[in-house]
Order: sequence, then C-alpha cells, then structure tokens
Amino acid sequence: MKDPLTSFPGYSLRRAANAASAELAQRLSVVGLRQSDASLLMLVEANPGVTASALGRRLDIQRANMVPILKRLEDAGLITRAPIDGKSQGLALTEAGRRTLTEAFQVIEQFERELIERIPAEHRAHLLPALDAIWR
Amino acid sequence: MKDPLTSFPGYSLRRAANAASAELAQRLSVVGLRQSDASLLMLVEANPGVTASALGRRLDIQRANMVPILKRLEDAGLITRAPIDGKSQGLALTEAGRRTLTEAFQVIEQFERELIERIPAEHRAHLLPALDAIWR
DNA sequence: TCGCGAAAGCTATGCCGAATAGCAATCGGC
DNA sequence: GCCGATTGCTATTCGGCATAGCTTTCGCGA
Repeated sequence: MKDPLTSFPGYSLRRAANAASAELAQRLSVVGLRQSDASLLMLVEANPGVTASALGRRLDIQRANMVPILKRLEDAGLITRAPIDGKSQGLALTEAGRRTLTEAFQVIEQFERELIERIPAEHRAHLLPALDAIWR
Repeated sequence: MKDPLTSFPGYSLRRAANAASAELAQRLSVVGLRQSDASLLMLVEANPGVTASALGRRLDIQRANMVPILKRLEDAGLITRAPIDGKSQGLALTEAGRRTLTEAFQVIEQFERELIERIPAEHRAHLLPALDAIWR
C-alpha cells in the first residue's frame, strides 16, 4: 500500500510521540501516575515552594487544567499546598511523594534509555537538539 | 526555575509533537480539515478503492474510530464509498475531495518546510530517521 | 494611600484523539 | 458446508487540552 505520509517529518513526529507516550503511560501506570503527574512531581521536587501557576507556565499547562492534576496528587497524599499569601500557595512533596517520585524516576530513566537505544547510533545525538529547536 | 525535564528526549518529543500538531491543526482548519482527515485523504488518493479497515491498519486508527472520520468526510462530499462485496467497501476521492486535498497538501508542505527550517542545519537530516526508528 | 489592573486559583464546559466492549453480517479456507 | 476471521458499526469512556468566566488578592503608580 502506497504511503505518501512517511516522508513528512511532522507525521513521523506525531506517530513517534504517540508511540512513546503510550508506552510510557503504561509503564507509569504501575506506580499509579500519569505522565503529567510525574513531570509535575519532578518540578516540585526541584523547586520546593513553587506555585501552581509558575508550574503551569513552565509545563504549558493552563491554570484551569492544573486544578484536577493538583487535586489528584494532593488526594493521593503526594504533595502539600501551603499558603504563601492570600492568593498564592506553595507546593511541596510529602514523604510519600518523594518515595513515589523515586519509583517513577527509575521507570522513566529506564524508558528513556530504551528509547535512545532504538535510534541508530549515528542519529542519537541529534535527536534532542532537533526536537528542542522545534518547540522552544 | 530548575527544570530536570529538559534532558529527557521523551519529554522533548512530546512537547515538540504537541507544538507542531497544534500549529498544523490550526493551519488545516482554514481548509476545513483535521489532521486525521488530511492524512486519510492522502492515503485514499494514493490507493483508490482501499477499504476502511486497511486504512485503519496503516494509520493505526481503530475500526471504531474510523467511522466518524469517514462519515464526516463523506458528509462533506470529499469521499465516496462503493461496496466491494457484501462486507467491504472501497473508498475513493470525489472531485471536491481532490480539490480540497490539493489545498491541504500545499498547507502541509509549507508547514513541513517551516518545521525543517527551525532545526539547525547539522541536525536536520537526522530527525526523520531517528523518529522513524522510534515508532516503526 | 487608595484604586485599579494584573495575577492566582477555581468552576464549568466542550472538543479531539484514542481505547474498549460488543454486535450483526459476510467472507473464505479447511 | 461450517466455523473462525474479518468488516463495519454502536455506545461509551478516558485523558489531554482549550475557552469563558468568576472571586479574591496582590502590588504598583498616581
């Protein structure tokens, strides 16, 4: 079957991201996290006391869409919210949050390793800079 | 703000795909198509008489999810379905479908050109093979 | 200092892609 | 000729993402 799509980088980009995303989502589900959860936990760990909207800006997640994510993480006992002033609140990991993040981190690093290994050696080093040039 | 995410190719892959996808979707909307519509039209043009399930297999779209896409394209007068036998039907572009696809093709090619141009020259040639290695 | 625009957090809602489960009709190889 | 595989479909759900609008609070400039 003829397939004119395969010559479009944009199409391959979408397909590759979907494939990788599905794979990672499945692996992360065994520690009870979604991808957005994991990325958010990482940023909170690296920046204790950060606010929800600062996180949203960095991750390009709208404030409105942060709400259910944070609620889920708080309900799961992984993060705490402490008022900074009347309108902002600082986020931090709980002990359970740190433990869960450690597990998630191992899953993710393993995943990333395998992802890289699938790429022929001569192309490997170019992937990250090329991708970053697209969205940054 | 510290950001441990930026060193993960998987994360950049997701972000780059999202950014590109949003951009293309917006451009395609001016010709009244979604990305899935456009990719499907291209495959139908290259393979007249192809069946819905064969298309789905190639595009990794489940049979169930093909239904609304095909219905939309048929309602818009872009494709026709002709029974092959009692259970299969062959798809083909209408005249309007060919015209619309031509417009879409120009949009897509322009988009792909700009996408490539954003990547530093020394990385360009490596992107497509690297991406293909991930999902194929 | 006080007034007002900006920012923070939130609700409600909808769209799109994708997945699952299940069904009826048909095809095709043994 | 029979039975498993295939096709097309309905119905439903979920996750990611977007928009519109609300209330409260902050903080800067007149």
